[in-house]
Amino acid sequence: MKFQAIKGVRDILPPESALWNRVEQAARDVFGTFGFAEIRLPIFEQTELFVRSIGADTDIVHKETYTFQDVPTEIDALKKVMRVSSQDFLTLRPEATASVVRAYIEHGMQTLPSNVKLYYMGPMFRRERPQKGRYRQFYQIGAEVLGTSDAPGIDAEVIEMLMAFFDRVKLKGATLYLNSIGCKQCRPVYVEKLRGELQKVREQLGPDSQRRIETNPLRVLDSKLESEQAIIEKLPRIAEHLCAECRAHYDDVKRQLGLRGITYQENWRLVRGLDYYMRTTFEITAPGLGSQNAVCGGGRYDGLVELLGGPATTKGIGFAIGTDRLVLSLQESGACETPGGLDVYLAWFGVAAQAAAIGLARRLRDAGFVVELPAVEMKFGKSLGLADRLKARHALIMGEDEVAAGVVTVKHLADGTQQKLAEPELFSYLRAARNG
RNA sequence: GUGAGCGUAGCUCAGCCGGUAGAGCAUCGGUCUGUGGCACCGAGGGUCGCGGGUUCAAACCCCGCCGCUCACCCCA
Repeated sequence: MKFQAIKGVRDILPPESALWNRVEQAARDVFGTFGFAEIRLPIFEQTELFVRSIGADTDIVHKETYTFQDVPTEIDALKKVMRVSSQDFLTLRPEATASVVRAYIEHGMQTLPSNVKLYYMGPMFRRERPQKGRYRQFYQIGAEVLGTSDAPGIDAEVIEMLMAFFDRVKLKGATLYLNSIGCKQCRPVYVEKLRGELQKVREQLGPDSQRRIETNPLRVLDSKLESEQAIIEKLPRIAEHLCAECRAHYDDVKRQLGLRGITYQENWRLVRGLDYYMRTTFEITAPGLGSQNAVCGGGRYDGLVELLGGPATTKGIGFAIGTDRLVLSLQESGACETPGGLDVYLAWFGVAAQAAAIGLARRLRDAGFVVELPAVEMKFGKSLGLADRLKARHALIMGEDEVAAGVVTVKHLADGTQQKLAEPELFSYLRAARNG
């Protein structure tokens, strides 16, 4: 029996893991400067939370969640025969917005001053067929703003923060797409009009789009089928059907993006797949990702807090970055430098030198240097050979001669030069080398 | 769930028209007992994805299954 990782999940190995850490640290740094604080969330929730928020008819909830009964013992299994409540079902989170909103309500955060700004990062789970940039356990970095205000300035600042983050991690070729999909007053009117128009051209559409006429007409708009493109271009557009409030909100979001110098592309065909979105929606794509080229999706969800039992006056907006895809794009652009590696390899020879080397290694590590200390004695040539293959910058040589003289030999491995130094000089030499 | 392509050493792959498995890189050891990269020599490592069939004989041909990859659906 040979074990392997289950379908759609994977190990993130060094040196790639270093890039992940850099990306996540950049998010903490940038989001922090915008006044966001981290919320750490559970990885599973009551199934009902996701059904209510994301929508029972969406594919995500309908067939892509990992859902299981919370019955750890046989006694519980017997009980379930008599009573199965919806609370007995748990689901591995397919996204985190629902959890953030649940936590917001549960902890009464509406009493906190102003709007609450939170960010999170971690794994999500959807049981889909894996492909490039899509995994069953995938990672998201996201942020949410929850509170009584739905000012367009919030939308614009959230997007500004997002672009600042992508700038920080040096993502190349990011494109921001923007749209407004209206509110629960004006969107249904538009959807019905769209459905009516789609019925007229039904025969010209593929089977997937024909099915969507009933299930979700908006999704026809982002069909990738070449044969449908001309038809879709002639369909009615939501921008022409927004109510006055949504129209004004959308216009002001665009104005405020302009104030922040953010370039974007309006895309009337940009619709979000989750039920809770309304008004502002946006998506960011990046190159090098194959077919799944969105690294971030987000939007406004003003009704969600109320839907989940919170105050009706609470509004919300947020986004989620697909970390796997972001890292993939960074790798494809070749922008990821390999991490530093060893500062020193401490080659020791003889019992007395080992004792001295152990002490020196401790003091070097305390000073922040990356030190490799061989666990067993090796031949001279072997030891230096290992130093070379581990890509150490310096080899420190400690043998009988050095111990007797109270020095260490420092060898710069790139050019082969070496010198004998006492410990204080050694430290200043290494510090200078590290900063140079 | 649907479709296509691919499964041979840790990695990348060769293996012709069927004759019981190879290279490069990597790993370990040696040449080399106070000086690495180089070179040379050697070693370990394989149920040829799994199962069945055809055949005197299957990595190769046929069937089934499993896995991986990419795409569709959907989404980050």
